[in-house]
Amino acid sequence: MDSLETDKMTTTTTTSTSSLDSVAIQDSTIFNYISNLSPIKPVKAAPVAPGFPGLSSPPVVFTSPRVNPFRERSYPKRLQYPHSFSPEVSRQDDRGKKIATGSDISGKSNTQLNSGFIPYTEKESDNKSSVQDQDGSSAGCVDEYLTETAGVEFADSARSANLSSKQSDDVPQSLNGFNDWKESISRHYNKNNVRKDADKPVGAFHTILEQAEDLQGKSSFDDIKTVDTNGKQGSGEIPCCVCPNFESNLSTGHAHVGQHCEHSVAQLQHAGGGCKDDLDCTRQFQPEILHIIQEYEDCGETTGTVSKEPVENVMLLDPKASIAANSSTSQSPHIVKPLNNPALLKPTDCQATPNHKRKSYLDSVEELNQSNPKRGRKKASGTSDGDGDGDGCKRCNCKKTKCLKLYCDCFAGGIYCAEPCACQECFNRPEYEDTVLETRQQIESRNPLAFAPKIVQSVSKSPANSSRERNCLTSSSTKHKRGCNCKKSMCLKKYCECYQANVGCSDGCRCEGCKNVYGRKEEYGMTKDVVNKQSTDERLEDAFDEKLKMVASRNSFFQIEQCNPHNLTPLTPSFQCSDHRNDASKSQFPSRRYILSPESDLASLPPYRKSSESPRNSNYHDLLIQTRKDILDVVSCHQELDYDSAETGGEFSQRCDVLANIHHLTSLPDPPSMAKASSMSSKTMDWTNVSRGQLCPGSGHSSSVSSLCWRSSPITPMTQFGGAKLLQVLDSDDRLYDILEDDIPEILKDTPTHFNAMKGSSPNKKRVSPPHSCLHELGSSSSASLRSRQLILQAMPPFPPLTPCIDSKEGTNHNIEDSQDDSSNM
DNA sequence: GAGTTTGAAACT
DNA sequence: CAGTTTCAAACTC
Repeated sequence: MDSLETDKMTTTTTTSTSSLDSVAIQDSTIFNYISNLSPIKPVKAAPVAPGFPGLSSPPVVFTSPRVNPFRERSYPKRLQYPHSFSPEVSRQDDRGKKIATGSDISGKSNTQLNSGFIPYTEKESDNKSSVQDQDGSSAGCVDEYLTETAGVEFADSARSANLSSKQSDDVPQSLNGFNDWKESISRHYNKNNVRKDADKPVGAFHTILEQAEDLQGKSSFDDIKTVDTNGKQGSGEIPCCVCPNFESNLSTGHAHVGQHCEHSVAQLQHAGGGCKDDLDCTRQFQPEILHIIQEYEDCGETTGTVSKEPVENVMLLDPKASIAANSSTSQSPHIVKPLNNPALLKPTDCQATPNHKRKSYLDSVEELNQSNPKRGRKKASGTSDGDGDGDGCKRCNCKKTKCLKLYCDCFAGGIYCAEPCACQECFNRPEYEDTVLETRQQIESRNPLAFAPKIVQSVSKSPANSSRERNCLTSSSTKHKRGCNCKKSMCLKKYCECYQANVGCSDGCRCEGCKNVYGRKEEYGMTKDVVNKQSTDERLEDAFDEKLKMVASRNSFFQIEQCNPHNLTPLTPSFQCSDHRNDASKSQFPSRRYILSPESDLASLPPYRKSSESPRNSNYHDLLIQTRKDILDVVSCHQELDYDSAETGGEFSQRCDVLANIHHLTSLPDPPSMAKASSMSSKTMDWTNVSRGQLCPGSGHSSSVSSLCWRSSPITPMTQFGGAKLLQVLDSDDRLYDILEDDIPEILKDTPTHFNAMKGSSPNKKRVSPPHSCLHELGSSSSASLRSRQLILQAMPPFPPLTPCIDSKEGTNHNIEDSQDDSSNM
């Protein structure tokens, strides 16, 4: 382990170029911890789902960075890490080991982080090479991808990790329970070690624990434990079943610290479920651990409240998660758990079986990426989770491709076919590892990104103009990397990869008659155009007006669609969850979303509602409601406008806009009378303030973004923003309330002007400069966009979101700045 | 469960 | 790069 650690460390240090700043991060205990963790995941290897041996662990598989949240939904989030999955790489490793701890990978900070989690390659590497570099394995592919999305994330995550760790220092909480927890885990593994490999994983796990111990001083796991959803404290055993959960958690969790903490804990405690795959569990567990640690730290910072709250209160921020969860989510719209993991809902499903493997495999990619729609299909298709196997993962049914082509979801997902598969003449099996690897290489040689997640979280590219967008860090938008080519399904069926991934169509799509509920291509384009035109406020206003008109003309459904599905769905959980999976098309339009009037939305919004309930004041609640309505209207417009503003970050911008609008709205109860804003009631002011604080990263509160996320895209994990605070807000109404109280003051302090500017700018609800103003305030830095990216990245499930909460504290600012620097490098 | 539809992947 | 074919999932009945 030591050697591994050192290797990782060295790699990490050397790798990140931009990382000079990251050096500190690397030094951070968290970073080290992460690096060490990587070995564990690899462990996962195998039991159930045979990953490609060479590629072995799912993580490996996904050399390419997958973002796809959906597919991954069921799968462990780890996969999402931009690792290179390519078997090639693994082989290339001198160390022989597929693994990859990643630390070295391309020297990118990202990879570093990822590596930690991903790499584990089973076979040979298992014991030995835990550390390996992923080299550039997928680097080429990844690079591109990273550039676009992930790259920053990891770097950010690393930073965040540092920050978080630092912050953790601040946190008073102690890890007293950590030892117990650790012990329990160890016991679990010892007990359950069924596998040969178990030793390795266990060892890795121990290492992690050891490292984690180092962190104890900084944060406490104990609290985390206690967090258990059920209120139980974990036996300490690591639930095999948890794995799937982890995925979900990861995907969603990052963003939602609160959630995450709870979740992770719960999962950990979950114990048992009889997972056969200890390794898998460990793998999944690692990330979780990291998350937990970070989140926990974050939570501690933000407030202990998060952990305490029941998971159910938490809302899904991560769209992917939501997607994954959809099936489950339907049950409880606002509840995170269900959303996150179907598996959670159905523990039995999680079994070690192949599905299980798959999940882990895909997960990595996933959450963020929702990954390949295709891959997602399987899962999606079934009852979400419970597909035939009960894993929730569907199996392939290939008959002619021998499961060696991308037609095969299993293969495409980087996992071996399993029993559940009905494939014929399948070569996608451990026995044919060589063949699989070769095939993979061939495919990758043709298309380096072939195994990369198809769905990418794009951050707003927005040029300087959209400083606001940049600042808005808040949301990232997810889109299909290639775009769909639908001609008959109107992007309303799962034939459409975009739709399948719960992402809107973008410019990259060549679809015809797009009616993607998550975002129409046309709209996307329109939005872009509009944005471009926005050179002047007038223009913006005009466009906005048009949008409003258009929206008005549209039926309520449509409006809601746009707002909710993609980006806005504030209420998200319910919406997103909505049955999208099962019948996305159906559920979406139907009653819930579309029918919902803004008001209904309001109702759906837990936070708000509760807020009303909250002690503060009913008036406040009312204001919120009104605001929400207005916001909804505005949002729809904004979405359109912003939607495209940034390729990658279109949604981002949207959210930003939304935020701006929100501010607006909040500030001005009456949208129409935005001008009246000045007359805002103190209550509204509070709300506004809150939103501000949350919204404005620049303010030093990453959380600010989260608030936006909240409403916005299910897709992106709000986590980005960070904030535990946000989470809290989202999660429980009460919390929201709390947050407001707690956070507002600081936020206000930090970001006073924003809203004001907005107000002035947009008298008619039209979003004008508000966003910009926000941006300015938020990030004076030009790197606002970068920031947004970082935030987004952080939010990404794959990596434990170290940042968000951190931001809340001063550290955030630093993070942001650092991120900016990094981004600049990028 | 069989057959059809669909669009991505693969091929030319 | 475009057009065609192949393929397996998604969908329908």
